[in-house]
Amino acid sequence: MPSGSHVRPAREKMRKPRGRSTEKRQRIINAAVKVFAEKGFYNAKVSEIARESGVANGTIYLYFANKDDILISLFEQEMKRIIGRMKAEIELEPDPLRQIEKFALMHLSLIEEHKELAEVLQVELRQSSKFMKEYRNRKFAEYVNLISAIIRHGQAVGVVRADIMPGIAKRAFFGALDEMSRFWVLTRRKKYSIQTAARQIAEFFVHGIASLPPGQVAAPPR
Amino acid sequence: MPSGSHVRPAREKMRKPRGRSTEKRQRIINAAVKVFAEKGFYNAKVSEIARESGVANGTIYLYFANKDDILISLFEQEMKRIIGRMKAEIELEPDPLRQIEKFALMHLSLIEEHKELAEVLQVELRQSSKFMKEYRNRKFAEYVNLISAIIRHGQAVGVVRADIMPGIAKRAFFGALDEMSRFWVLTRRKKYSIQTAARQIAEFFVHGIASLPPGQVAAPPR
Amino acid sequence: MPSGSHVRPAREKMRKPRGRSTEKRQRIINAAVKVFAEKGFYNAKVSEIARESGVANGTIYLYFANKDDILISLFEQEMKRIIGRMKAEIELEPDPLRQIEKFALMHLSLIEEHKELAEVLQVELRQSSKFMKEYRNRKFAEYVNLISAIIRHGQAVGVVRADIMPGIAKRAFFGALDEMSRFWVLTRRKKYSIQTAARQIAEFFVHGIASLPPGQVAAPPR
Amino acid sequence: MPSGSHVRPAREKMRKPRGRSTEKRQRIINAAVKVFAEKGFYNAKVSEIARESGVANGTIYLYFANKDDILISLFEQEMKRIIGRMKAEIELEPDPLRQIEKFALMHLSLIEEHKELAEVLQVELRQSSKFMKEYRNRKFAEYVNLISAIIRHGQAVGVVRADIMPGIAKRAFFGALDEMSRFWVLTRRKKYSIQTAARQIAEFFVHGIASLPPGQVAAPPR
DNA sequence: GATGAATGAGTCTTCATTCAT
DNA sequence: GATGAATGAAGACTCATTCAT
Repeated sequence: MPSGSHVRPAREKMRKPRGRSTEKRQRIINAAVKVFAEKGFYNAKVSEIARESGVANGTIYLYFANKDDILISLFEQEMKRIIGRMKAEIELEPDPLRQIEKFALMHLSLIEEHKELAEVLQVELRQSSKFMKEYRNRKFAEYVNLISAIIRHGQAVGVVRADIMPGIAKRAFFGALDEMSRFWVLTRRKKYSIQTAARQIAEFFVHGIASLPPGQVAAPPR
Repeated sequence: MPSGSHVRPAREKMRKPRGRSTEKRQRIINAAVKVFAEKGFYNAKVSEIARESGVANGTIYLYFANKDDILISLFEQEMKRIIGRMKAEIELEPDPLRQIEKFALMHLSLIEEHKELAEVLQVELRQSSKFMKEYRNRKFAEYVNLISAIIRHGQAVGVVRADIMPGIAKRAFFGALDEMSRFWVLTRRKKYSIQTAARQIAEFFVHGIASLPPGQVAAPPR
Repeated sequence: MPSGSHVRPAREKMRKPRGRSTEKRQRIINAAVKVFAEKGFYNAKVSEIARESGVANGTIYLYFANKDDILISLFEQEMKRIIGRMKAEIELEPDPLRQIEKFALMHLSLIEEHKELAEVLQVELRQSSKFMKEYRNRKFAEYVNLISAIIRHGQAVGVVRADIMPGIAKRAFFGALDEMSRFWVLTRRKKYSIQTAARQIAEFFVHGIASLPPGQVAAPPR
Repeated sequence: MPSGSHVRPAREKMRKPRGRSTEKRQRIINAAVKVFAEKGFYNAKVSEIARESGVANGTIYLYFANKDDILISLFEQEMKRIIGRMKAEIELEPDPLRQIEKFALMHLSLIEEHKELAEVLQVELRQSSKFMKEYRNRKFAEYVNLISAIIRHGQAVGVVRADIMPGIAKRAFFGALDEMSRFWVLTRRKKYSIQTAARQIAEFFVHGIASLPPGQVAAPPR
């Protein structure tokens, strides 16, 4: 796991607080996002998160089992929120190919709106700890599978080519968006808007997987 | 991050060895790839790299200024090698759209052949040090720009749509491959070959950017 | 030097503890005096100071920025105390020539009473760091200037020859005492008491600078 | 002893070189004086002395048993030279009180002429290692005893008061000169010449110990 | 629940010294 | 004799975590 020690600290040790303490817990998570984004997980000090959230060092350990747990909890909570929003938005749109575009727009918008969180999700979670990697996979899978669900649905209704492998396509599409996000997070000046980027990426992809000739899909009457 | 400050570590301190020492330097780099891949940069101990490469702890510091420098040097050296190979391969193929496919195949093959190195390049270099991030960008840019060069060439000869923005397209394509690589590196059992993955991804992408109707390009007479 | 660079170590890093912690800080200083005296600054280990003061290694860094800072703080604090005592004692004695004798007696008595501290002040602070040297000068200056103040006063009231240069005389006198201290600290068996030494040195010096024939001053009716 | 290790390396290991190698040995000593003066003994690196003297690291160990031995040898050799010169000069002057003045002038002149050496002798040799301290004492004793010899001679011929204790007086005088030297070595701008300083110090001292009324001695017909 | 002073395990790096050439 | 690449012991310092208050 990330933190240097060799023994995974007992997770059960952590008391599960409730009530108004939830607010303090959130303050710590927010601070952690900020500090992790700025310094990176390994160079972030727990004491800095404490200072940033206005609590004492020890208090953090009332809400989280250890430093790793802060990252994991943060990830879990924010991903749940994101997945929820994404699902809701997508369901509003019946056309699978339009859903793809929606996904791209939403994804990049979320990045744009929550730069620090994006940076943490992008960068810090890609650490090598086997534990982290596997953990990330499970949670990310849920998110990325939103894409393959769309694709399968598209195949069912005939707008996506049957020979497309959803498992590959989902990764390709997510990867394209993800790389764009990274660029977006790390670069100051850009030559185009995030909407343009989202639309172009969606367009490539839709062209790439659609059953119909591209013209009919890629240039929607907008 | 690699090291706490934003200042480039004093590299001059390092004696520049030559002659047969190059072999020792390489042994250290190889060991570092292995150890970083297994433990992650932050959890890797210099002493472990030393043991793995069969030299004394101190010897490492005859070849590298510090732990960071091992990672940076490793990155620099291996990327140079990869970029070189990639360029050479691509030049053998005149057709831009075929070059795209070639790129995908090569990229994933390299990943497959050098799993540990791939893991380090994939995961460890994405850590947060501002320095690292920028550094990575500069070097990665060179690699990713191989893609935009192909696209521009494709536009020049008319096989790629003129409205495609190469800056976006290169990232989308690289991101797709990169995400697939990550999956490839981190997952044990896969349902398809890396060639299949490469071909599908290239196909999506080529479909997405090509001027011609997909059929003529996406199903090459193979 | 204390530590390699010429830059003052980041002192802000250190939390400023108060309350009962002052007692712990003092314990560390006392332990440091003992350990530095025994081993010398460079051969003293921080962990030994920690053991000697009954705190954990890390605790030392709650009170001092680094090893250097222990020495500096120790010096600063103890010199302040010594200068205060010396000033107070001297003011009780109106006659400048008697003040000289008093100074000698006090100086050597302090050495005798605080051998370990004396050794640290004598020996360890004379190490070569430019920083240390300059630092030492500033603080020592205050102490040595007590002597030149006496001399100037003596010149003003006519008991010290006007052609005496206080800047030279103060150093000569201090140097004489200092060398005697060194001898005192380093040697086991001595042939005379420290009072005898102090009186003889004061006598030489008073003879050397007094306006009056030596007999009247050097053999006070004691 | 100074260097960190705990075991005194066997001194016999060192081959005693002769012939033209003496010149190389001297080059190393000269370089050591320079480097020790600049960095201090503990912060001086053997490799730097090697570089400065234009030999390989290992070569130093053909001439000296270890780092300590460089300092000791340097000290021994230079002190021998100084003591020799001092003796010769003093013997030219028959009057003991004039010898005192001569000593002061010579001492400070030597300091002035060999600043770096003086700094090493002044500062670096005052380190706490018991070994060093004792060593220094033996060698310094010889030097400082030149002073007590003069005093005893002066007492024998009646120009120095019989109640003066040579053991105290020698230290007082040496200490006075030594402190002045330190000041001289460490300070950039001075308000008086080293000759003035030497003469004043000698004058104080001669006044202080002489049997005759000061006027006759302190103002020699010069 | 909250605090923050205290803890001490853990690791990078330095550099005197060696020894194969 | 001379070299300088290699060694590896040693120690200052950090910081996640604990626990007495």
